[in-house]
Amino acid sequence: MDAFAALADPVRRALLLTLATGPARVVDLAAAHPISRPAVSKHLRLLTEAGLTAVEDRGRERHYALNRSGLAPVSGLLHELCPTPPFPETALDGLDLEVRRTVRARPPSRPDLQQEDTA
Amino acid sequence: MDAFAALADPVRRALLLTLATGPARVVDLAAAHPISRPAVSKHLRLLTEAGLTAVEDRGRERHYALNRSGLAPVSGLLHELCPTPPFPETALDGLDLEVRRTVRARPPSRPDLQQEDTA
DNA sequence: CTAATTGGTAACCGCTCGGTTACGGTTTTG
DNA sequence: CAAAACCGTAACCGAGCGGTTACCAATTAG
Repeated sequence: MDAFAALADPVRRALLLTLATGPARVVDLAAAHPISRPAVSKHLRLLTEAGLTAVEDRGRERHYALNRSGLAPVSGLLHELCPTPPFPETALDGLDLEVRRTVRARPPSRPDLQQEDTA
Repeated sequence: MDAFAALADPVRRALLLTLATGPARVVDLAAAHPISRPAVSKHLRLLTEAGLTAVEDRGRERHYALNRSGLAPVSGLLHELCPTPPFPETALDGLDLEVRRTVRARPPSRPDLQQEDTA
């Protein structure tokens, strides 16, 4: 199964979004989603076959992790279908870029990421 | 059917790539792909329902066109799964960019696109 | 008017998908 | 060693997909 077919299922997309926050075990993924453990196992097999996840065996546990490089075909299709976004990827050829840092109040550094360590 | 499920089928992806070069009729699309005309018609119905194509009736002909805005959910998922590419979209904040054009041999303008007019 | 072109729909069929339950295998725990 | 935890696989099933052929409506061409 390719990456496109793998992304067609909403459960698999949800699994990938969960894995985007870090690796997880099958049991944890099954607890976080409304399907049985064998169903999760089958989805993970397909996702791995599609190159979207990677596995690491740790004793009796099995850790699945998101493999972002598997999304390349999807990104590729998007670029084929939208060939003229802001710049065509080579718009900076023939330019010399000179970058100077300016001191400025930094926007508060994205506090909306991870760190729920208060729990 | 949503955009993800619509993109899961390779025939539909091929149809979209064809439509990326401009609108087309059902007959033309069926001639350009190895399936029957009713099959193309059904695919186009799904693609339109998914928001990936748009229709325009012109007498007895029906012109289908690519609707790039329907790809937004796909692009959105990619950004959710890859939250930190080269730059996080705000990496240029607080910088001053100074751009100077330099004269340089331009790479030969991508001759590997279309134009098979020799046939 | 008649014929041809264009395109949607209905009916049907084979196959795969996504889910479940049941079972076995391996590794850790007590 | 025995029990529990973790995980994969097999068998099964209902539903939907993707394809075909056959048919009909609408519009254009002669």
